Formats: sequence, C-alpha cells, structure tokens
Amino acid sequence: MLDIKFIVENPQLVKNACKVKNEPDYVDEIIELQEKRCTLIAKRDSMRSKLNDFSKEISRLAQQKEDLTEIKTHAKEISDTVKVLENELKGIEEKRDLLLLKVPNIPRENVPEGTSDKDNVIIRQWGVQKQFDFKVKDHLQLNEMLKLFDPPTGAKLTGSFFPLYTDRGARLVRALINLMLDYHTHEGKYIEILPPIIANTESLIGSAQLPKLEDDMYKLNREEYFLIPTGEVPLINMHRNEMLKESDLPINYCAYTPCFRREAGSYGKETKGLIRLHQFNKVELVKFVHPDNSWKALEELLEDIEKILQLLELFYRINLLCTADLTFASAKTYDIEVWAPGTGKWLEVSSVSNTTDFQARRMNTRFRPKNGGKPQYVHTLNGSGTAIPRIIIAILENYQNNDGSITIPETLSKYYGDKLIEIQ
RNA sequence: GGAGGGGUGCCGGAGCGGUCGAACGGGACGGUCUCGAAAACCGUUGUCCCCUUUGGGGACCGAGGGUUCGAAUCCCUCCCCCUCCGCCA
Repeated sequence: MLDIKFIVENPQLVKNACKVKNEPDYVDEIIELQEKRCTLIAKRDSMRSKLNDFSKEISRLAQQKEDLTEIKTHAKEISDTVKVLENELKGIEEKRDLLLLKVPNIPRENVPEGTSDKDNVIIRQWGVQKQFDFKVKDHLQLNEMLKLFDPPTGAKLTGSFFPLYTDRGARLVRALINLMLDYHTHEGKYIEILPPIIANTESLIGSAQLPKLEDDMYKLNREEYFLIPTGEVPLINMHRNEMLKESDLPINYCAYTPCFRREAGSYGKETKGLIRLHQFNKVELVKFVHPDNSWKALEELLEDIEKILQLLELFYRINLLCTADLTFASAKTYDIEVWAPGTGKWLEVSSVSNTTDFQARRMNTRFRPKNGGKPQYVHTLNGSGTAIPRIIIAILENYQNNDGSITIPETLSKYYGDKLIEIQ
C-alpha cells in the first residue's frame, strides 16, 4: 500500500505506475474520497468537541443535583449528529481503503521501462552451457526411464499437476530442501521457520496477494482461510502489527513450505511435467531491513540465492524485470533463470524483490529509530531460494548421461546419499 | 468437544459508567552524585487523524456493533490466549 499523502501529493507518479504495471487507475477517485474524508472529519471532530463540553457540563450539574432534562435533550441532538457524520465517514473510508489496496507499488531504482517480458534486461549469467555428444532428452523422457515422479497417480489422488514423487524422486526432493535450508541457515544468516501453510485473509492482504490474486489461490471452505501460494505469506506476516526495535534489524527468515497455486487460465502454457504445478515445494527467503539499506539488501538476497545454483553448478542468468513484468507489490525484481537443455528453455527458479515499505504499510510493521524519533515502516524483501521442481528439471536435463542416468552434482550427492540415479 | 478464567501503554499490573491517555511497579532515556560505574534521588517516557499548524481539536484500553449526554468500565457478536476435563497423531 502506498501512503495516501504520497498519492495526494504525487498523483501523476502513481498514475504512471498503474499504467506501466497494467493496473487500473483509481487515483482520481481516491483523491476525491480523501478530500471528502478530511472535510467530514473536521465537521465530526468539532461536533464531538462540543459534545464533550456538554458531557462535562452535565457531569458538573449532576453533582449539584440540578435538573438535567433540557441540557440532555440538547446533548442528545448533538450526539445524534455525530453518529450520522460517523456513518457517512465510515462509508467513505471503506471505499477509500478498498481502492488503496488496489494501487500497485511504484517501480524504482532504474527499473527498465517496458511493455512485455521482451523488455527485461539480462544483467549477467553464470556458468557454462553444457555441450552434449548425444541427443539430449527432456525431463519427461528421462522420467520415463528413471521413475522419479508419477503424474498419473498424483492425478488419481487429487488432480492433474499435483505430482507424486516416488522413491529416489522423493529422496531427491528432500535432499534439495535440506541442501538449501542448510546453506541459508549456516552461521545463523537466516533463521529457519516452519510456518503454517494455511493463511488467513489479513495475512494475504498484508503480503499483497489479496485482493488481486484471490482467484489464483485455493480457498478453504472456511471463508477466511487460504492455502499459501508461497512461503513469503507466513514469513512476511510474522511481524504484522508489531513495533520492532531498530537493533532487531535486519531480520532474515527462511522456510521450506509447499506452495499451492490454482494457475487459473494458464493451461496450455508450459503445462508439461514439472514446469507448472498446483502444488510444489519451495524454500523461501525473506528480509526485514532498515529503509536505508533495502537496495543493498536486494543485491545480497540475490547473491544468497545465486549461491545455491552455483553449489549445484547450474548455468543460470539474472533477469532484471522491466516495469510491465513487475509484480503488484514490487519496486524492483530480479528473476533467476536456469538453463534446461532438454526442454530448450530458461526456467524461472527464483524471483527476488524489494517491496520497499509497500507490504510493511499494509501490515503495519514498523520500527522505532534508535535515537528516539517517529516509528518508521521497515522495508521487506523476498526471494525464492529456490523452487524445487524446476531445479529438478534443470538437474535432470543438465546432468543426464547418454543412457538416461543422472550424475548427481557433488554438493547435492552428500545430501542425496548417492552419486548417480540409474535407469530402472 | 465440555467447563471456567482472561485480553489495558515498551513489559508486568490496577481501574469496572464522568475528575482515565489511564494508578502502581519494572524497563528505557535525561539529570544530580561519582575518577568512573553501581546504588540512591529528581525528571521524561505512546500511536494515529483533522484544522485557519511555534497553536487548537479529535480518536485509540483485542476487533466490530449496541445502550448512554458520557464507556477501558454495562450489553451483544467475533477473534485470540490460559487452566481443567474429554478425545487424539
């Protein structure tokens, strides 16, 4: 959420953000409601002030056992007026707040202008593209031989795109989760959290999935509960409605969680195998930082995640997203894409964002500056560290041998407990 | 699931219709004292909103309604926490 005062003072800037992010523009409406609100508050407060005077007077007269009938009648009239004004005000505030939740964050810090993902900018790549002296297979063909996951059985249990991992596939998932968590938590860099994977409405508003993405999430029968679409939701909301100390910052959390996405309307697009799923596993990283440090923190977060891909020796590139590709809450985002030679595509395995104070304002997460002074909103950042299924695709396709077996990258083999996945 | 007890400021904890933005204690901060520190003593200690902004006014005691001239205090709904019993991985 943006500061209402900022919107009033910089309408053009906000309108532009709506435009480049392809969000509806409610700025004029919001400003109009805000002006109405101020007028109404002024009226209401002056009436209330009057009413308070009457109340004090009644209290005084009551002690002297005077007749209160007349003055009470008068006070009642004022009280009724206050109530009318209050109702009107409530309506206006509700409308304003609903619209405020729909205004996106503003792109910042040299985010390239653009109209589609074609305008994203590759800022660097790491590793080397593997050359094969045989015809490479994609992860689905490899899975035919390896039997690591079993889509039909997953579909029987739940539905399509709810994969079931079996035997060595299940072990591979577990090994990856452990590798990532161990790396991120070493020397206490990130604090490991195992959160609930169901979140309430307040949490989803806080991290800014709601109201926009309601249809992309699984909603439980109980109206106010959703399956989390990302571990970011519980992690970011841990400090909702809290006043932190400046000395608490930065706070770094990481968590493994399953993630649930309806992917409504995305059928037909990258729907083969493990690329796009309704349920997948992910290790998520989140940072709460001092506003002065958030741009530096974004670079650090990016490096922390890159390190995972380096440990796995995967060929990847960093994509700086242009304005059109930025998510609703983000001020600046890097995507990390890993090369999948069998699929012949770059796969997005992580998205790393600085939301500045956008989520913090929604959540009311502030800190008190050391030197006294007014509380300030923290800045929050999030990044996948990383999404497991696409990493599995990358590992299978990059580390495949001629016969279809997979050589496990060295760092991972310690976790997996073997150096090779043989065909069955 | 059943029966009770609670949610108050940075923390603990009083208040149970007006004099309460809230006693008292702790913490933190400032000062006195000290070579310095501790102790002791004195003082300070919220957030948000509106306006004609060195000033004035309003709101906030889990959330939302209600009663009343007036609600932290009374009534209703919801949320959360604790204790006991039952059930259970």
